[in-house]
Amino acid sequence: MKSLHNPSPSDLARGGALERLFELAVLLADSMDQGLVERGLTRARAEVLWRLGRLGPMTQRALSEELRCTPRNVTGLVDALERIGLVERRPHPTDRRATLVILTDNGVAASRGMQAEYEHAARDVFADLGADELEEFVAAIDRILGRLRGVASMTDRAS
Amino acid sequence: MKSLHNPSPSDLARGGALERLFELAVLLADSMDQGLVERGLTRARAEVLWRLGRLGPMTQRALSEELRCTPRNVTGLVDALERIGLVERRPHPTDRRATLVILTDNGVAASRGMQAEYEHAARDVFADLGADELEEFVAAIDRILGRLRGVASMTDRAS
DNA sequence: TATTGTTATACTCTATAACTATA
DNA sequence: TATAGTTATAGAGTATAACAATA
Repeated sequence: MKSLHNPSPSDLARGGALERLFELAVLLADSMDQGLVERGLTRARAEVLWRLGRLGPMTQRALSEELRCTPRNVTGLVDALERIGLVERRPHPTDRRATLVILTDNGVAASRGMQAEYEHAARDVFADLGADELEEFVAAIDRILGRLRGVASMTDRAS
Repeated sequence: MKSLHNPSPSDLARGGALERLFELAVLLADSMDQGLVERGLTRARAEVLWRLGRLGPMTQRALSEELRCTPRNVTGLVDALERIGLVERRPHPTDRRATLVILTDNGVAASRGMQAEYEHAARDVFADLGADELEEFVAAIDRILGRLRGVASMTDRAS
């Protein structure tokens, strides 16, 4: 029920900080999911709309790289979004093997709605922080990100 | 491809901050998952071990409340952990309907290993932040958490 | 009657492998 | 030969509903 070694005060502070970071991640994810459910979307499907809205029409191959999932997985996600009328499949103009995925009018609307919600959420989440605090917060995150990306690139060379 | 309204500089800063927060969440989750896969665990199953290690033996009912999932879901997770020998089911001493889930010796070892990894990760993630920076970082997160918890409790009353 | 955990069923996300059509 | 996307199959997580044993 208790670690054998004696954690230093700074270890404790870091443990508490990591715990908070996880709780924050959970709360953010929950609040995002809630918005998605109301639109009849799942996280994975919303990701597809998000990329298409930001990057424009793409082949499924490109989507699978964007989403870091298998082509088979993309097939299923596009199937689902096509069924509810948010995307369409179009033949690729020059490569007859490939399929272009594009947003329908409804898909564009959904994508814009998500963008607006995102901006609203950003205002909301950081509403209690002043400009200085926000700046310091971002600086701290950037340092953490730099370190984590470094660690990832050392171990992820199995990709 | 571009929002219609003109976001203010602070909106931009907040959007960037939120984006970083998501990236951080993804990197943290990935790095945690990596450790789990090496132990033959999934996130959901590791959650079970984590709670049992922290809170001690529990009924499946209690687990389902801890994990915020259905009792049926707990059945599956406990089945899987029992199959690989990390937990055991024991009759509840006084309530013959209930089942106590306890860690086996291997389960205790796995749980301790996760705890150690967690502490190591915490040291690692915040290694580049000084004590002051860490303190400010935690203060900022706490304010965000306070706000998010408030929002959640306003809308989550459907639970 | 209410509660605990199960069986039955279903949906989503994800993956690998084999295959077709095309490059 | 290599690539794009599909079918086939499988496993994990999650959910609801119906049910048995017990409280």
